[in-house]
Amino acid sequence: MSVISVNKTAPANTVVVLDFETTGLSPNQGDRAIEIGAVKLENGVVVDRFQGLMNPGFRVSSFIENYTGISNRMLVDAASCNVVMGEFADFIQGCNLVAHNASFDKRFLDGELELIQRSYDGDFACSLLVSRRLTQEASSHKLGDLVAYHQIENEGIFHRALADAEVTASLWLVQLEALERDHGIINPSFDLMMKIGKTPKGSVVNFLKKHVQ
DNA sequence: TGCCAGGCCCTCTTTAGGGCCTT
Repeated sequence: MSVISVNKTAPANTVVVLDFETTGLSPNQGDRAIEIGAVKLENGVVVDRFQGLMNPGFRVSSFIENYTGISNRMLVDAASCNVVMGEFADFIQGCNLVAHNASFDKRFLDGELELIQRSYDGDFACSLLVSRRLTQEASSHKLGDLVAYHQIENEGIFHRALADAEVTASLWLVQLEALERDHGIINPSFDLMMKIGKTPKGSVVNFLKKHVQ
């Protein structure tokens, strides 16, 4: 296991940007997490990271090996999902959460934590939903395409949990900056970002005008 | 045997269908 960090108590304004690599698309169909990566942001600054491979208890498909670069050999000696997710549950306590297409990561987070009878107390926001509203001119809202669109610095690694969490965190900060620069909303709150993600695309401009300070 | 994710969003919609996005 290569868990980088398990941090202390987080301030209330701390956000954890996370990404799962998994054996497939649906925990309801028996899929499990095989890697979790996360970046902890405090006032827009990375203050901590978490990364861990985890053994799902069965062999992953060749598609997943090729897609993620995570091989069955790499997972043989990894800690179990229960151990890694227990430490990750400690890592996210007191934090709000962000992911790209959060409904996917939330399903796996909820599923894995339920198996070890753990929970979390933050809300979950989605950088994909925010992107569809703030960057409507973008032809694609895939994470890799948005990294290119916004010219976000990256190391050319995709479909690994920590690398994807890092660029998602950068995307999140780009979106916060865009609200300040383009819409005059100073220091946008996490709650506002969640509301933007739920606002109908056609009315998001009027919604933002109401929040100009 | 046949099926096989699920939420969001758009449109030729709402008693539906299909594309996008995540692995």
